[in-house]
Amino acid sequence: MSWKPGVYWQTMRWRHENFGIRFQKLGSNSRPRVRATVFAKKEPSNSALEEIVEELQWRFDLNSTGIPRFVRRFSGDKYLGPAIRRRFGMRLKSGYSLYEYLVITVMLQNTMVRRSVSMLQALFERFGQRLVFDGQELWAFWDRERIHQASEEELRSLKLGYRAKTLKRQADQFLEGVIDEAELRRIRDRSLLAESLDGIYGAGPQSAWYMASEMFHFYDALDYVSPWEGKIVGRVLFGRNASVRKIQDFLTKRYGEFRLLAFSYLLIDVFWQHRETPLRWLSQLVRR
DNA sequence: CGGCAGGTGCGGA
DNA sequence: TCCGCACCTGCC
Repeated sequence: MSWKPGVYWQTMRWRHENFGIRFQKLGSNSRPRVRATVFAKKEPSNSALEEIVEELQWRFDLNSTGIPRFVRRFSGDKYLGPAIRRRFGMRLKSGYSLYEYLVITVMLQNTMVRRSVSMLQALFERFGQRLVFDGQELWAFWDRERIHQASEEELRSLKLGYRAKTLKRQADQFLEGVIDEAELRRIRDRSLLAESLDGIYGAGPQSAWYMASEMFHFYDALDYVSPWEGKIVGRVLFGRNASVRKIQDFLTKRYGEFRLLAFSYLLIDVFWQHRETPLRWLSQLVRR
């Protein structure tokens, strides 16, 4: 994906075909609108187009009332107000499918950003496709079948290490129907969902809870907080280190059904502030 | 060099 | 249920 203020691009692999997607910000904060443009090699049918739009609406959570209610209720809040104003309309999302999200997740595990990037790059060069559209050049994902057919040895030659096995097992689980994204979307109980996601080979508690919020839009999925995130949010809320438990209790009491969203807004907002003007305390907590 | 990395699976207590 | 350990690879 790529991005500049007011515009966002990404690729989309949908039913074995590649598409380019552009989102543009329209309207105002009181009447926000997004325009989506779909780029394709040959003109898609109306029904295909409808499917793609519907899928994007789900992925970016554009139809639910969750974010608007959150924004309305807490824009005057002492802790969240500034974050909500600075990141107006921001949502937790994954522009990619569950399968694609898992690929990224596995490449991020137990290593540093630099290596994750090089592993993903190698995978895209071997299995993906470079799409040129709207002045952008972006990689599109591959179909799970490609990984199923590849040998573990071939994947290891891309320097994935033990992740090669995970990648293959996940592709197989999708093909066997053990992992079914549509079915998972129908689960309305967040603990049940997290349990199912945790059952995916290569996904543990950390990934499961990330997915519950980013992919499935559970804005109360604050059951698991990693230590490094806890340190940062503790600092933002209380000006000092606080236990994960204390942070969870505080956010639950204050923000209820939106506790995870509150947590994420605070965390993401501080990272963007840091990007604009580096914060020394955050640099000390963050690795590269 | 050896330890370690925004994690997870596995085996054993 | 809760620990401790191994895991590919490349960086520090």
